[in-house]
Amino acid sequence: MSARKQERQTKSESDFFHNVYEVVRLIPVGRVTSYGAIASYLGSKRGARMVGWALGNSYLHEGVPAHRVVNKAGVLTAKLLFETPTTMEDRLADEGVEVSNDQIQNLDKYFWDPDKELS
DNA sequence: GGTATGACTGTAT
DNA sequence: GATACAGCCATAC
Repeated sequence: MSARKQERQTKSESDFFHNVYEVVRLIPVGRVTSYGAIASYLGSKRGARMVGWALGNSYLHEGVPAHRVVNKAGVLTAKLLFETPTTMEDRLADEGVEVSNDQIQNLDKYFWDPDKELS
């Protein structure tokens, strides 16, 4: 229906950004998710790059635990964007997530799927 | 308005 | 099994 298109136009500001921040904030402590999971939840399965890109700007938005967002392999791809290369894994470790060599251990155990948790 | 880029993901070779 | 390429969506120049 055209209603959907109209709705999107109304929120054409950057609903994708806002949605990303909202979802990331909802990630429970000690849990992590992937860009693809968020993108899929937002309706763009292939929009994972946008999620990462959006989070790249999230450093301007406080309250957005970007350190809880990693790629599907559980690798801390964004650690280099933090204040220090160890900030990301240090924060995750502090939350109880096992991180080793820039990669989350037992990812399946800590993985948080917004599509399932927020359904 | 077209081109380039990006914290990704999946398929193909 | 690992590497290479393409796809996909949105923003910036």
